[in-house]
Amino acid sequence: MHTETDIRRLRRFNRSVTSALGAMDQSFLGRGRPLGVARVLNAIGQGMTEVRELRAYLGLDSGLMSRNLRTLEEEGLIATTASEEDARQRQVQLTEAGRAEFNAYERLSDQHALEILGRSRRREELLAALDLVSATFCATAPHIHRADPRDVNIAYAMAEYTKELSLRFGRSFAVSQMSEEERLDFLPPRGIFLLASVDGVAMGCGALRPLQPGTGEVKRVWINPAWRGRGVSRRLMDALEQEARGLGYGSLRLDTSRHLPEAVALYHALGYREIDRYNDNPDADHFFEKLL
Amino acid sequence: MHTETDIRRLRRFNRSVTSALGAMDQSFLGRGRPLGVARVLNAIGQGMTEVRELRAYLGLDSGLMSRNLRTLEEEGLIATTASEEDARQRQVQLTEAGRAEFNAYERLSDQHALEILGRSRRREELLAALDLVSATFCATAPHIHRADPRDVNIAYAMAEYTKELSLRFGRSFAVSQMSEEERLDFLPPRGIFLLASVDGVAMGCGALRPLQPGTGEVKRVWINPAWRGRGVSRRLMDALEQEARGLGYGSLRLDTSRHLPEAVALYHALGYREIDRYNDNPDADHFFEKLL
DNA sequence: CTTTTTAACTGACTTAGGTCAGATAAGTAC
DNA sequence: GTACTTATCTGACCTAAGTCAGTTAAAAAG
Repeated sequence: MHTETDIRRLRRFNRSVTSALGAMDQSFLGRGRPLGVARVLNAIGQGMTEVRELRAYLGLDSGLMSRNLRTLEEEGLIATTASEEDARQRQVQLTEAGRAEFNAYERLSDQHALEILGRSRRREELLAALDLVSATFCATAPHIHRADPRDVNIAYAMAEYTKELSLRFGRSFAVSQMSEEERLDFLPPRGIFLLASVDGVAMGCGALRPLQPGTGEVKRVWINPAWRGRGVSRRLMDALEQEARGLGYGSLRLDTSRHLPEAVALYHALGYREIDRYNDNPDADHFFEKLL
Repeated sequence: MHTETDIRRLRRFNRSVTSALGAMDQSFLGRGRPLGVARVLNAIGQGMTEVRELRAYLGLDSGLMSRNLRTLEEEGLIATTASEEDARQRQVQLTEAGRAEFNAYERLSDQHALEILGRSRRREELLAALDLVSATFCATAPHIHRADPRDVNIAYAMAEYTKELSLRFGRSFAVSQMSEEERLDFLPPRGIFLLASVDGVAMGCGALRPLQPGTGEVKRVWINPAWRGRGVSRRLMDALEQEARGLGYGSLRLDTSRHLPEAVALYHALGYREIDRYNDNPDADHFFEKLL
């Protein structure tokens, strides 16, 4: 092995990224507010409302937290109120001015991010690399939640999904626009579309639609390559089965392909049993069923 | 396109990496020295000797720089002397104690890096991703320099090289141990081994060895995938040709394969002309020559 | 030799960021 | 109701980091 070289590669990464992202933090200073205060404003903008939650997230001393909140309050960016259940705890909200200020910070960050992306001539590759590094460093598990089939995050996931199918099958798959009828198939009470996301970015999805009375079909299961091997697909499938029961399905079917061996292995591992072909999908050559 | 999502992917990367690498900077605090002073010590340990050079690199005010140097001097970690050419300028060196302290910091960083690497179950992929991100963020061009064929950096480059050949040819190539005679072929006055490196990590290499009287052969040209498309191979080949002239060669030959189309294109672009097979390498199917 | 420029240094000052010991007020246990 | 606990706040204090004006001594220009 070349452990010594590997260490140097990681440390070089550290150096280059620290200086590049340091510039990103500098942009926070562009609005004449100290970093600490800006970070608090940002956390509130993310949707955190309780002071204790903010303190835990930012790792701040209660005194310092208090002072930062006072600063923002004096600037008219936030408003604090006592919690209804426990009047000792305080709730924080952005005022209108605070929302505007938060949005200004968001635009600064987006602009900086866009500039970095523009610097790369190999954007797809770079993004995949960023995802893999994020996934390695990220401790929190992805959050699985329902979404409307027309959500932009689903559009993104589907684009990645078809990109991967094209790669695996060695021929081009098109991203099909979803018709209104199809969309209804993926919404309760007929079906469901689930997203797995981390920090608001979709890194996996899976859907359910009606096949026959009492039987649902699992469709569009995809996990971002960077996140594979962490049990996300298993959690996603569990969630889909849970939803299927809630929708009144007694069994689930699905088709897949020998070009997706991990999928075939996954369904076997999850207790799906191979059955005969149940549709005329020319790309499918494995068919599964599971009784719920 | 999914620019919005792409921005969120980069920003998520930023967040996860900042917290992970923040811990790395924390480890600098483990030796009870403020970050600023530790950074100065580190820069000196890297080999910087002139105060102005240090200031430019660290972006410090001259007053602050001076104070940090005084702190390190009082701790007995560095010694300053007036420059011989210009007594206003000062030169800085580590004392023995300073060297020991610097090494202690290096060990801390290495340890932290190793811990991060150990966290990943897909180390090869992770390292490739780290390289690509570094390459995107890094502004400085790689440094091309001579190296002994037995240098560990060359061993690493050769391992990556054969790994890539195996991938491209679809069969396994072995990393061959270099014999003493082979090694001499790659050292002046018979040949040369060049490394292209960034921050001390090899990201490309190329070599020259004698073929016939007056004719040298170009061998082992490899560029880390993360760095391709930035003109490194062109610079490397230029450097090799320069060296070849210095060694008295009038022409260069090389062989390559249709499995390495970028290489074939590169040699065409650099003015090499296709010739008949000049050796019995079963893996080669393209043969080139250039008169210097 | 005098004047100007330059590299590094020194002292005075500012700000960000953080710690810590109470104070205050609301909730909980008895 | 009293005693204890908890969440937040306030004031006093500290350190790291950086700015700035001016000093010192060497080098360069005249």
